[in-house]
Amino acid sequence: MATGRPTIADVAREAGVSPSTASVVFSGKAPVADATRRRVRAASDRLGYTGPDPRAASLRRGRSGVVGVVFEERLGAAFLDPVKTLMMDGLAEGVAPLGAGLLLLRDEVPASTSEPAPPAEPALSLETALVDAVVLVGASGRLAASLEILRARGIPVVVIEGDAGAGIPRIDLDNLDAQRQAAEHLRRLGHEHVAIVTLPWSGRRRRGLVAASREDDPSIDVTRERLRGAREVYPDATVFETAASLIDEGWEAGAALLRAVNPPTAVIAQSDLLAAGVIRAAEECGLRVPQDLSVTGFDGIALDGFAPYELTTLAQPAAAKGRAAADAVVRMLSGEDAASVRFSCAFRHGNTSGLRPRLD
Amino acid sequence: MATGRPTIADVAREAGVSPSTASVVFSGKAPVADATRRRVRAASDRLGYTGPDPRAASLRRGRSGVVGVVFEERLGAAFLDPVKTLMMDGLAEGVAPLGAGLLLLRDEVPASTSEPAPPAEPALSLETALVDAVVLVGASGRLAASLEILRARGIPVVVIEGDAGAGIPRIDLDNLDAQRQAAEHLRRLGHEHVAIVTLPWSGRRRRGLVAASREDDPSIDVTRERLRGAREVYPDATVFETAASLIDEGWEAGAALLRAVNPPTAVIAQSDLLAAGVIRAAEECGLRVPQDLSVTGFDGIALDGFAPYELTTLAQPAAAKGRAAADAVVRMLSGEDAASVRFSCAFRHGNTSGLRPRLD
DNA sequence: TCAGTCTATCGAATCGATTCGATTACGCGC
DNA sequence: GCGCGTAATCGAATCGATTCGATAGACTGA
Repeated sequence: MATGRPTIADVAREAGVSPSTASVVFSGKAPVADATRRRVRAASDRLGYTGPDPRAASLRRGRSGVVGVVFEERLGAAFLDPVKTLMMDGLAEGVAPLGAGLLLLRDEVPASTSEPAPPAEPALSLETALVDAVVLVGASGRLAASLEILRARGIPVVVIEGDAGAGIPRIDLDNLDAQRQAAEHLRRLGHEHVAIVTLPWSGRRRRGLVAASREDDPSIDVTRERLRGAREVYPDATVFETAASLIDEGWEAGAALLRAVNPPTAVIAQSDLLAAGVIRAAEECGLRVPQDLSVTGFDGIALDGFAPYELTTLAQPAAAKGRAAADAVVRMLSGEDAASVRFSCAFRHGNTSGLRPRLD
Repeated sequence: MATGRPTIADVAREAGVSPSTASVVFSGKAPVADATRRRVRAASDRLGYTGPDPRAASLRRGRSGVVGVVFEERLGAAFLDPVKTLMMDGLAEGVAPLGAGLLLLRDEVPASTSEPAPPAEPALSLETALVDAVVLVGASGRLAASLEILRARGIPVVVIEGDAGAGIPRIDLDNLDAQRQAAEHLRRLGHEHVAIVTLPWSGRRRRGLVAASREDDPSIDVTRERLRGAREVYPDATVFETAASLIDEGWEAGAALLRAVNPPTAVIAQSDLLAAGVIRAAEECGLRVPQDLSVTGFDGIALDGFAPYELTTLAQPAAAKGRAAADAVVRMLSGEDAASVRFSCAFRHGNTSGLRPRLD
């Protein structure tokens, strides 16, 4: 063939063997005589053959060695979250034995009617992506639609932090119990007036106090469960919703809560980043932590640049979650069915929570 | 066919058209009569056909719609770096018009001889990954080897922050000039005794003062260029090497430098995170920034939780770098050749640098 | 009305490797 | 010397879609 790269057939011809034998030399799926192996190797060197074309191989094999990871946010936003980052790490490690790579996908909202024809190229999405399995992360709004697409395509799915319905393995945390533990910890320390700083309630992110009259629950699972856990101990706590898990958001929340007429003596933050922000805000108000204000976080991440504080928090096994998801994927791909896994958070008593300050 | 999912041939038969016509209905590459389109659509609905199998399509097309992104570190470590995160964002956006996804790859060190046979499955690596193009990020040690593999496979490559040799588009910054600007800024403010806190010098990360006698240059490009830029103004500055771009690392460096017998009046940090750490260390030593100590950073990222400081820094267009890499990929895939791009950093005067304190 | 466009559709070749059942060759025991 | 088991190799079918040149109608204008 005049054009293009050599194919395995070229190599086979050059080596004087059949294509099947040449193929076997590369895949190692059957015994090959040493001499033959060497002949094929030599031929492929001579021709500059760099191994089987993954496209063709994956067509024939029916496997591509790629696991899709779907985020509901912009990729950049997803990686701002240390928990997700750790989880990705676990995921990457977990799929390694499978020889798979991770394909980052964003859960696009389908093109609106205003734009009829997408670009020239068909967009790579859940519908078309070349993946053996998919992990949905922090799924919420579009979850159902995504699942439907994947179910139709017959692609195995694992969901992290979200309810996917029966038959789909999910990996999550004992969010409610864990958060209740933190609240009970504060109650034991004597705190009565406690505020809760929550993660976003829904995709439509906003910031501010949640009116006591508001009866609806957060539509994001994590937020809802942690809120419930805290409310089991402090049903009447003031609740402040943030727009993202960021130190700055925690700062805003802290500033608002601590400047109120009757500031809380303790704050339950739904993430470590939020807690860090609350603590910074407290410092700026002249409050000492934990003497004047107790703060609990959630996640147990390594907070860069936060010494000497060590958050009282709930350490979640973020990397293990990723690993578990990967394991589930591996199992599903080998035909077994995978069970859901619920991880527990470990309560960690740091130096940001203490006895309720004496009332003056 | 008794088994498996329906193919486009099944759909065509069901609709009473030829496979080619059915294919065209899905790809839209040729005009199709409305009635025919509807017939095919109906047939595929009836059969539960979910669109062309990406494996087969990519074999025939010779394109997979996947762009590989190679990091030299663990994935988790890579995403700890806000600059890389932003860059990924730009990259993701930039390849979108191409309809491509990003496949995360780690630049593995080849298996040592100790472990002869990898797992049953062949590992997905640069050698075998199904990608149309690859972006190498922050490449260093294994760069040459990776390039060789990709060159042999005939896969287009773009390198971000690293020298790939002739013919390979690279995306980088005017690191040297930019860092010199910061140094000149400090010189104008009257600073004479300045310390430099650098990023890691090589893959083998260590932390500590760099002996004045040490003559070798950092092997990591970014570190080397920024160091040179600073030294053009302050050839004799004390140099402290860190093990990673982290606030805590900056803190270590700051603590060491500021407790020395003759502490500097200004610190040039090679990243914003390092600068933030230095500032925290200064605070703990009872120094005010910028009255007692000036600190400059590099990157211009939004430092979460760092108010009220605004770093004096060099803002680099991180997302634009990613976009540029993506554009280069797009161009190369359409046969044109892509030029290298060098971005400029914008000097930003924040509130962390000021006049040299009066000597007492 | 007929040559001369367009359009929509069809057939058949092709992308490159894998796989499995069949075949050859060889060594060995009886 | 014959049959048989084993190991290595071969052939041919297959994976599922895409593409390009050919063709059959339908339509236009002279």
